[in-house]
Amino acid sequence: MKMNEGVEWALHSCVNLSFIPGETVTAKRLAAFYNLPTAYLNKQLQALNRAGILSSTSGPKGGFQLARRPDQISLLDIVVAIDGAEDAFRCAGILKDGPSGDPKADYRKTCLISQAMRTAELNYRRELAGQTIADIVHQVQTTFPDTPDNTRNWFANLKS
Amino acid sequence: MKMNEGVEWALHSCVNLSFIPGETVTAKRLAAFYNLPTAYLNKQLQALNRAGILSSTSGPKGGFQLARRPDQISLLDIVVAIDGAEDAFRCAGILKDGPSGDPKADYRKTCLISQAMRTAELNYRRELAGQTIADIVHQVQTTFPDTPDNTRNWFANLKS
DNA sequence: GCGATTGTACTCGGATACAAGTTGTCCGAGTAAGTGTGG
DNA sequence: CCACACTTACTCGGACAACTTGTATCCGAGTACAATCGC
Repeated sequence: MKMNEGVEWALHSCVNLSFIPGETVTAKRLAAFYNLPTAYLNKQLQALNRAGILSSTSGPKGGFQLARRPDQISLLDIVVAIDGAEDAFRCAGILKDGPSGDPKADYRKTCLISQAMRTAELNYRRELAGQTIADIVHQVQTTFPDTPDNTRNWFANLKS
Repeated sequence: MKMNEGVEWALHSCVNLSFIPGETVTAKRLAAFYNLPTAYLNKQLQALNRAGILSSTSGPKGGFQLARRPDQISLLDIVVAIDGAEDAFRCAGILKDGPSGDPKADYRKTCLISQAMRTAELNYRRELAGQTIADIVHQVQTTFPDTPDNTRNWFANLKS
């Protein structure tokens, strides 16, 4: 069970974008910030765009920016946008093929093992849904007060 | 983010084995119960054996059986045995490659995003660690009282 | 001099290769029972 | 009749392919700016 690597990139990029509200930043610069492969990060940003988390504009002076307020973007939103909405534990319903299996039954609900795994995973998602990008930004501001200005300056200086 | 399919098989097989305490059951029969590919299920059972959850004996009259009491086997034990102990969200520490990155710092602890993802995942695992095979068996007995006897009979009849 | 137009450089976007991990399969090592043989 | 050794059949165990999925890359569609040409 491993999560797409792009999730981490997307999370960090969204936090960075929230430091520069209103401005559009190209995938190239976002990638340069962490020395990431530009084209691949671009792909993740496209996914965020499709999910309505970012808005993109083409051409010169184009780039990405947050499509909503940071407090309206949960960590789960980003995870789902990049990694998909499917559950990690996919109950294949093997009970169906068992000796007393009923093909019509929905074993995702009756199978007790499936239930246990599902509720655990649901809590996981609930916790991720409860935290927003704004929360992370707030924590960063209190823990590392210099970081917001530093990143702002970095992106501003690279503009040349 | 998807979990190995074998986890489901392993969970169900452990529950089935707990219905037949003291007896050894071959991978072939465990697989036949759900119409699963025998060799592949065998592979999963090997992993459970290495993890100390099952004990295996070779040769005729050989097979697998639970190595511990069902109340000493948590769902997390099985998940870890099959799917590995690595976290789903592996913080690659991309902050290291950032403009003010410190190669010596352990960003798995300082990075706030990593912390948020990690705590959510930790709760997930804690919940899985809190439930044991015995709990599942107990729930099955109260919800589907016939199931234990049915499966016992099935394995007994196939013995011929 | 001013405006429309064309050209250009830069961006995202999706289609396309490459690598890795999961899924599935096969044959060999080891073991316990059954069988035949000699005492 | 009993004990021993051998054969045999059956099991796990790890090594070996096939395939799906994640990773990485490239080139085309579209856009805004800038330079150029005409009036």
